[in-house]
Amino acid sequence: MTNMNHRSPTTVVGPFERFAAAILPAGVAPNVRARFQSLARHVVADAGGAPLEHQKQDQIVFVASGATKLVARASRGREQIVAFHFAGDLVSLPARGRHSYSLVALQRSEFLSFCATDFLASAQDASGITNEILRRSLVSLSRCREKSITLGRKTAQERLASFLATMADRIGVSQDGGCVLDLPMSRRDIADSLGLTIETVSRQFTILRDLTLVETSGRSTVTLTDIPALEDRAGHLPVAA
Amino acid sequence: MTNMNHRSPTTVVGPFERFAAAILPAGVAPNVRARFQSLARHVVADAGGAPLEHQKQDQIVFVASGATKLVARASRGREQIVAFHFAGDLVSLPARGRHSYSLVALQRSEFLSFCATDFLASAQDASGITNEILRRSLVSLSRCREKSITLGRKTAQERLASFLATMADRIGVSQDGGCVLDLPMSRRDIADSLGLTIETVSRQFTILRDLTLVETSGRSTVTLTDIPALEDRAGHLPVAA
DNA sequence: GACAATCATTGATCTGAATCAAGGACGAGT
DNA sequence: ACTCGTCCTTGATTCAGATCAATGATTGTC
Repeated sequence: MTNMNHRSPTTVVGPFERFAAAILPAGVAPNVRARFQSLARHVVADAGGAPLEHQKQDQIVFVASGATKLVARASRGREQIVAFHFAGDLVSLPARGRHSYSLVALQRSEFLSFCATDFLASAQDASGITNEILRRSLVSLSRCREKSITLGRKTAQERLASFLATMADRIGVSQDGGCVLDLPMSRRDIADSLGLTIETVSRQFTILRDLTLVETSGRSTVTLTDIPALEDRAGHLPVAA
Repeated sequence: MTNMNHRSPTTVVGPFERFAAAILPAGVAPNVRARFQSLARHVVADAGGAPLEHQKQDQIVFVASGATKLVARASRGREQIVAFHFAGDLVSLPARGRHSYSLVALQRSEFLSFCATDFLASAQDASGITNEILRRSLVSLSRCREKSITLGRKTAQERLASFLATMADRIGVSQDGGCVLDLPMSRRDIADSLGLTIETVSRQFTILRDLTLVETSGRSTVTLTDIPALEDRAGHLPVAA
């Protein structure tokens, strides 16, 4: 259960330490910290691994490292990616209801999984933690609403432009005027997230490339050369008030 | 600001009392209760009224009575209804970002609106309130994810079936084997919620009627005669484990 | 450094829902 | 009960993106 002796140089700081730094308030009581540590289930998954299927109970999952997709399955094998999450994010993984959810690693990732009920009970008397979870949940809700708008009312091109603009915010690296993205997800993942097919995603990439709004190199590197123009194509509202 | 002297018999209990009963823990300190009361902005709107446009700050809105749609606007005047909310629900109304949101009454409704920052600050030291808000936010997130699946991967017929099944859960009244819905929203609202056009929604209603899964009478009353069959058409997973 | 396997791109065709265009039904107000 | 305005339904046509079908690029492996 303890996670101190990893071989990878990226894990000199243990997952729980990263969790504590991100979520627990600075001066949290040692016994509270210990309680969370005892509740945490440490899970490691390689790319494509689905370590966290829908459980019987709601889970709260901290992404200590890596990147993941939250996948929902409807009938007839259709998949919809509901959200992407990256290192430092907290994911609410619901128990199976009308659809079935699983958290799938896009690359080698480490997770800390908590039973939601236990987690919230422990958070209750540790002032500030519930607030932080709520704050993050509202961010997730906000992102999910943006996704609903995208899926409900946007064209294929607007969807891809939205996706790239959003990813630029979340994992983009500024580089001489542009923004470089190293996307951990495949075209299929992008398609499953945008409610499109891989072919359509590919065609829209071609169009954006022809418009010189993006450049691609290899499968995963995308450079956004003109983010304002991209936002415009995304059907977003102009920044002005 | 006070709301004790209403003429309507449905408002003998004031909106704040309903808010307190729904959200505040039973034994909440009087000064905390008073603090929330002073933060609350009481708003009444008739059908179609949009009393709560996106503000400069995030709002938390309690629906004391009535029914509402949370509408997002993208460019070119397209509208997507992000969620419906009914009496007793709590809605998070984000400040304008990439899209602009407003809460629109579907029928005469009463709201209590709070600035999110103030609200959460006041909730922080009143144990239990933040937890309740979080619990409700996670329900909203879960609903929004279900909507994403619907919008991303379902056919028109599955969307309408999903919508009706969901509404049955939320506002349906059981009646000799079936379930009666008195829908406060128009076909246009349903279309804007499902990412379809009114014509398509109407055609799908006709198909479900022909299959004798639903009956309609007037514009707003819908009777669901076979919910399991409807769930099946909705592309939902079978209930079995 | 060639190979294989997967992933991405491009093209041709098809289709579900949008759009365009009338009618018909409900319900509020007189 | 009648009327008007709005909302809903139905039909004909169009179109964006899905599907079907190949070809080309990338990356991990031996």
